[in-house]
Amino acid sequence: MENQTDSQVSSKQDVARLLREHGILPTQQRLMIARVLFESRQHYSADQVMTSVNEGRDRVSKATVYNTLGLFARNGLVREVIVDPTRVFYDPNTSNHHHFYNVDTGELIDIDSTDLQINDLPKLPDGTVAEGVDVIIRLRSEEAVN
Amino acid sequence: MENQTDSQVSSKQDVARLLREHGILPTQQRLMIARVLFESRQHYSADQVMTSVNEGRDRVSKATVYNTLGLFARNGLVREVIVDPTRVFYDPNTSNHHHFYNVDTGELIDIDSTDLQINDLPKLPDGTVAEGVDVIIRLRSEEAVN
DNA sequence: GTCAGTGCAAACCCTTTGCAGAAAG
DNA sequence: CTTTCTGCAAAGGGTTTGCACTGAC
Repeated sequence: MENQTDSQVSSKQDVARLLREHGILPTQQRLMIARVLFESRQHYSADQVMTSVNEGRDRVSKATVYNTLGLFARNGLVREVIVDPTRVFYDPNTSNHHHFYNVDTGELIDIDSTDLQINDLPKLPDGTVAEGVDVIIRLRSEEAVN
Repeated sequence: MENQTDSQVSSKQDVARLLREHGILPTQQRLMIARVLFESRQHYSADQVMTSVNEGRDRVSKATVYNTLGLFARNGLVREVIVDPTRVFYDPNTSNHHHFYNVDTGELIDIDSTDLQINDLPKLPDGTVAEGVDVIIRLRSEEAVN
């Protein structure tokens, strides 16, 4: 342990602390999954997380990947992005922001909150409270337009 | 035929014309499905369409419901609304508008385009064109908040 | 030692597909 | 008559679950 680079150690510790701050016990598998998400800060489907995590020698099972991503989402560590009926994406960025979704490539890209803001929400239906606002701008690749 | 009420006849004819205008051959099953959508103008999941259509005596198979909804969506007759990873909703309203989605009840409610407008889109990624903008305001029922 | 987490395989559920029979023009 | 559509059942694919084993504290 003492011989690892500082950045590695600090990164692992940061992620462990992050999990604890969200009331999640940092097990080995959860750390591996969290590191994939938080070190690249990209959007991942469960399947992509599974692949990335299992590139190294330590493996995590499919059930654990799904259960862990669900747990992270419930505890506000990541945000679920629903843009495609065939799979859920997980976004390590939980701040207010929106998304481009390229329907040709399946690529999901952040829109900075300063670039697109919803100023005032319309009046909500009675007896309801807003939980979040998702804006998805669906894109096609130019060459792929029929 | 001559003995039906005018409203019935005109409604059936309207729906048939609507299908033809979108390049869709109006078969019996397609008409039944289209009437469910366009006479109530609500949002339906495929399963809800299936149930509504099959309340009468004439039945439509599950495969046909799915194939038909997909066909309607491809031909711009209805709009697919992706708000829930477990099912797709179909919206007979294809004009510019957005949605409230009550995550507790699964209810999907239109937001009139005058009540929420996205004025200027952020700069799109290079080589892409915008295909559509979806805004979803996720709601919880007040009493259901934990 | 106790309780929570993990892995495997099977179950689930929505959706799609292959193919034979039926309907539309 | 030819082509397209429909229905059934089976397959597909992402996700969840049941349960015995493992690991955390």
